[in-house]
Amino acid sequence: MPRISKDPDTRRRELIGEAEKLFLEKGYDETTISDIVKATGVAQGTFYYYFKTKDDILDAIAETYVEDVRTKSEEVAERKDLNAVEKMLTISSSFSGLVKDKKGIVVNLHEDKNAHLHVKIERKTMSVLLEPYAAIIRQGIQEGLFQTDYPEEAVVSIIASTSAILDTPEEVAEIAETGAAPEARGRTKQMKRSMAALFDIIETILGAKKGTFRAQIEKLKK
Amino acid sequence: MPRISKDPDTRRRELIGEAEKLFLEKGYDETTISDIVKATGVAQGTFYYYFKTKDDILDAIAETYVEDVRTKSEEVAERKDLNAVEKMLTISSSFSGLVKDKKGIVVNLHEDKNAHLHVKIERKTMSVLLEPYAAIIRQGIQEGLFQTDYPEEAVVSIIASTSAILDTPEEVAEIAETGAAPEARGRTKQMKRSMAALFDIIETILGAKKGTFRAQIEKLKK
Amino acid sequence: MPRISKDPDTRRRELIGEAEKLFLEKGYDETTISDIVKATGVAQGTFYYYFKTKDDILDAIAETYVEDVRTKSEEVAERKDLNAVEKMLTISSSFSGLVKDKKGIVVNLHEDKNAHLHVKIERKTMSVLLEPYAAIIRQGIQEGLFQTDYPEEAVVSIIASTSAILDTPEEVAEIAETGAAPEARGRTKQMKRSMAALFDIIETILGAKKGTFRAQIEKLKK
Amino acid sequence: MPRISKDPDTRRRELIGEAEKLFLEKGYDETTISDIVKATGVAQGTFYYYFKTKDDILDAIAETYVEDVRTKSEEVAERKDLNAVEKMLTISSSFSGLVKDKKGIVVNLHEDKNAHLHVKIERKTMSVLLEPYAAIIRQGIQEGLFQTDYPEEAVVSIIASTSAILDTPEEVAEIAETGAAPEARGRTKQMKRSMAALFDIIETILGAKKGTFRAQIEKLKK
DNA sequence: CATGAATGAGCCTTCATTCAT
DNA sequence: AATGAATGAAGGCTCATTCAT
Repeated sequence: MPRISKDPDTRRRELIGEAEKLFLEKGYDETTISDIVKATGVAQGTFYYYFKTKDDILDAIAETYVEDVRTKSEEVAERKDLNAVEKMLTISSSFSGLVKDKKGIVVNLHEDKNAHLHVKIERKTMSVLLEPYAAIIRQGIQEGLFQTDYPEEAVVSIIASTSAILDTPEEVAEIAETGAAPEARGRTKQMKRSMAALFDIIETILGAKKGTFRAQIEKLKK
Repeated sequence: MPRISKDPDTRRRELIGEAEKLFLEKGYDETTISDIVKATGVAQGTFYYYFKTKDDILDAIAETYVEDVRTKSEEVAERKDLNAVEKMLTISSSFSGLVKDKKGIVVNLHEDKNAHLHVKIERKTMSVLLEPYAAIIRQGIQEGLFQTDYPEEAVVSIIASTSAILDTPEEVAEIAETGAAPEARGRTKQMKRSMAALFDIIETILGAKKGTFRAQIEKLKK
Repeated sequence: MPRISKDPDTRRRELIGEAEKLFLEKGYDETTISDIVKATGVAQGTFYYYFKTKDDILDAIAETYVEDVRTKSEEVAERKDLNAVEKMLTISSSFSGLVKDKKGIVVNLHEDKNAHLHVKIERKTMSVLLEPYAAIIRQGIQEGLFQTDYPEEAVVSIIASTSAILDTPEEVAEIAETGAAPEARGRTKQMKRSMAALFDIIETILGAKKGTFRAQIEKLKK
Repeated sequence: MPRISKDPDTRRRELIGEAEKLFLEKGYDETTISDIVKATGVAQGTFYYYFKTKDDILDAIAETYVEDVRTKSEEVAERKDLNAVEKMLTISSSFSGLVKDKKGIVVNLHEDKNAHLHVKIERKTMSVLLEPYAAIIRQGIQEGLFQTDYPEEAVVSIIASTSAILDTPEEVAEIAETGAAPEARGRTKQMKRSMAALFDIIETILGAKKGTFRAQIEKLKK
């Protein structure tokens, strides 16, 4: 086989990219180093030139996710032209794009097989988002938009709630639907209801006026 | 080795019990079937007489957790002598006991090695708690204690927030602390702050009057 | 479970019957004792009341096949009203029925997975058929129909040839076809050609006049 | 253990060689991968670097047999200096050497334990021999030595008969002997009789003059 | 930087067989 | 005659990791 040398950084990224794809497709345990090197087109040993262990590359992947999140959220947090509500919406909209578009893979971190990656990302994300987000909330308080004594915990609560409400597996969703008003039933309606509920809860947690976020969203759409 | 026959149900429970201990101590991947059967004092093959695969027993364990949760929460939900706030506190206090005391193991489902078990339990728990909890919230609304348009989502949000705030890994806690008032620093103080924050957030989500839960807790202590 | 006692012979036959089915379907190695007892509806231990080992029941099955063969062939060999050619045809026609109808299963002893059973049956069959068949050939010689110095070996050769030519796996058949006259091509034609060839060869081995068997077959059809 | 890298082809052949020996000695089922790697002096994993499964190496072994057979028979078939009878004898003599001398092992493919290997080889061999052998027979027909309408089936019949007559298990041989002339009894005599019978049958099948083969053998011995 | 053959510990799993009831 | 829980040896196979080239 011809020996193809590449810029180390490129190689590294290639490996991370393939590994990420595989981990998401088949799960961490089910993916072998052999799978990764085959997909990347390098020899077995090459992997170990770039990563010390299999777990190492998982960390690296989580890192790339988190890096994106960090960059985007800090960027937004520092802007002077947005109020707190605008900042929060800007950040969250960039996230939903982030996770779904990642290499065209329909990421389902919530499947059992992705527990490993999921947990790792979730934790890192939380630690990265906490500071900029809390800063935004404090900004909101000063702007008179929010009202809470616990900005940090509010962040934790909001992120956890968002993740939990949006990623609710089907069966749970169905139970929730049972208790819902008849006019809100059905798959799409359920989604809408979830979003409405989520915004309501976020507003509540932040002590914001009802409809603050929704109103802002409408504005953004224009 | 002498052959000791037992009631299948007993044997099964023995295996589940030992497996649970080991999974929590060493993690799922690190625990071998051999570990489990040795701890239980049966032959290797006996395991496979009761469970089809290693994953099977994980499900069985998660099931037992969830069964406890279901039983306790439904029990409480049906009581006529408690108001909504009392019910919520009763349930949550029985949980903290449940998880921590489980066979004297300091459960740390949040360690990486327990990702598997963690995810499985979390999901099942959510689906089991949703209904009784939502019923309690509706009761609270009727009693004039709570106020929310989305009882189900409030449940999801509260459970997720509780889990996220209380189980915050150390590094995140430290960052949160940095932003905290100086008088709230330090390990124990941090804990107190977290609890205070959590109750505040829950009250907010439920639209309850500030201090509702704290007041109730003081009452219960007497 | 209710304990159902049965006539030992019946039970035994039930076990043999189910085992035979399973061995032919899935192969000897792939069939477990557990499969057999489940199919028969008895407990694991019951198997060992009737058979000492797994191999034991294989012998028992082969025995039943061979018993049928022996009975039929001896019966025919002793008849006074048939000449040698008629006897041979009568026996072989009863065989083709035997193997194919066995419990409605399309027996394919020639699949890899049946190597075990196949070999066992083939050997037993040969030893059982040798004597009566050789006797028939000697009768044929006296009747002036056949001519050979080696009746026993002729039997062996005929049985082996029959088995080989008729059970020729597809790929071999195709190659043979390539060399065949164009008018004999195609699946059905191939079969006809094979039969014609087989009879020709048998006649040759036995030193019979060309067409002896075919003529007899035509007669039997009436 | 010191790590010894070898040319993959060499390694592969080593493994095949040892596996073959062991399969023939102890049978397929009784031979473990562990046996094979120990005999070859490599690690357990190395086996799986070269073969996907245990069955895989069996195929590989059968392949080597058949390769030898193919090579030899095609070689002979193409020679211009031999007539059909000489070619057939040359091929068959090279076979008997082939099978028996294979690494000094007394091959007994006919033992139960070798059913697997036996069946696999037999089938492959048949498909490989059919063409060159049939060609030789056609040559014989043109040379006026043979006479048959079914050269392909004659090949099948001859190979099957040869295998069946020569490999006749003892008990069958004894029965055959009973019917034999008194002067042909005893182990060695039995062998001679079998050979004589076989040649007689082959000559018959091919429509050759009696003694054609025997005469040729005598010539070759000089 | 890269190769890829080699390692080897160890795992999950199977299943024929036993035996107390 | 029958049950079925229990046994335990053994085996195939995986795969992260290493290392000589």
